Amino acid sequence: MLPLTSMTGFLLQKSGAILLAHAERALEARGTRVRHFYVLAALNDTPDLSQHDLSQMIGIDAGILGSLIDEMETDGHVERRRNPLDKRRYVVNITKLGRDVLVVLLDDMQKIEQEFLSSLSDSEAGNLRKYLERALAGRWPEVIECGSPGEI
Amino acid sequence: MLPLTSMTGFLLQKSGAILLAHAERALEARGTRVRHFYVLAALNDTPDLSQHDLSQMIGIDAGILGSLIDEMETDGHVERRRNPLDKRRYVVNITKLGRDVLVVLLDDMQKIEQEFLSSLSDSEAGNLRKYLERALAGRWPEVIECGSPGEI
DNA sequence: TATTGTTATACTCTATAACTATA
DNA sequence: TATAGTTATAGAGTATAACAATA
Repeated sequence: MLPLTSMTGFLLQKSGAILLAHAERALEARGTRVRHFYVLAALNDTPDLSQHDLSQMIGIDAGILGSLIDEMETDGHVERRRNPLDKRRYVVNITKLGRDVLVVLLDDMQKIEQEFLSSLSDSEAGNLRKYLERALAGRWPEVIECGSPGEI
Repeated sequence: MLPLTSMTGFLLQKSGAILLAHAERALEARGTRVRHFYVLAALNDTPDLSQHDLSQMIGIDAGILGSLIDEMETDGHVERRRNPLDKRRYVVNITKLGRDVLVVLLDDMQKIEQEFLSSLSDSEAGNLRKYLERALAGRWPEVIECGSPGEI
């Protein structure tokens, strides 16, 4: 029997947990957490997200995301207004200041990632990314209904 | 900039979390959790572990592991006695019944893993495992001092 | 003085459900 | 009736520190 420490599932889970712990430790020095980075990066990729779609995209509970966005709005990193086409929804966007912060956090995150993968060649790291993308396809991120009434 | 959902770190963290969630859901039907599987698998690979070394090997807090081992000893899946060479330490081992349980849980876990990786070929899944092993080398599991007084 | 293991406590996190407003 | 978002709360999970026994 393959030892536990060679089972792909165990390796995947521990890799993810260790990488996250490294990232949290690095971002702690900036007074932020990985979830702030996820929000900024998602909003930078996809404008005009509702909180609901954002919470599904990055996998954070809608309740937690609510207070997170409150905080980030106070800091001026994101802005939100009501969606005129569906007044239940917000339209959340990253601000100029948020983009500046994102540049710094992205640099931190990429350094952490590169350090973690430093024993792999560039092509191997590329393969790893492709494998994970394929394994996750259809499972993540949860489908955002782009034709939903939330679209502006 | 690479979208968040294509960053290897994000993919790794989400893959690990999703796979763990799948596994927890599958094992829930048997009244166990992934941590029980980890303990049984580690003890099956490595006899005569102390609780301290075991907690480092599978990455569970020593306090949590204590009550976990209590429970598993009551169920007859593990047994422990004091290490005669260092009476502070336990010597924990898997029992015959524990091995029977492990066979069942391992089958569950492998099915979950195969399903999760079903979009990869066998050689790709093998590559993925090798990449993760290399990325984790030296980071996990934490070194067990095999020459320590805990050895029998 | 340091380490193993146990226990208790406090803190964090998450999940749930209730609620308002809107569709 | 269903959905977006907010809020409060309970439960689970985790980390910490104190302690006893042993080295």
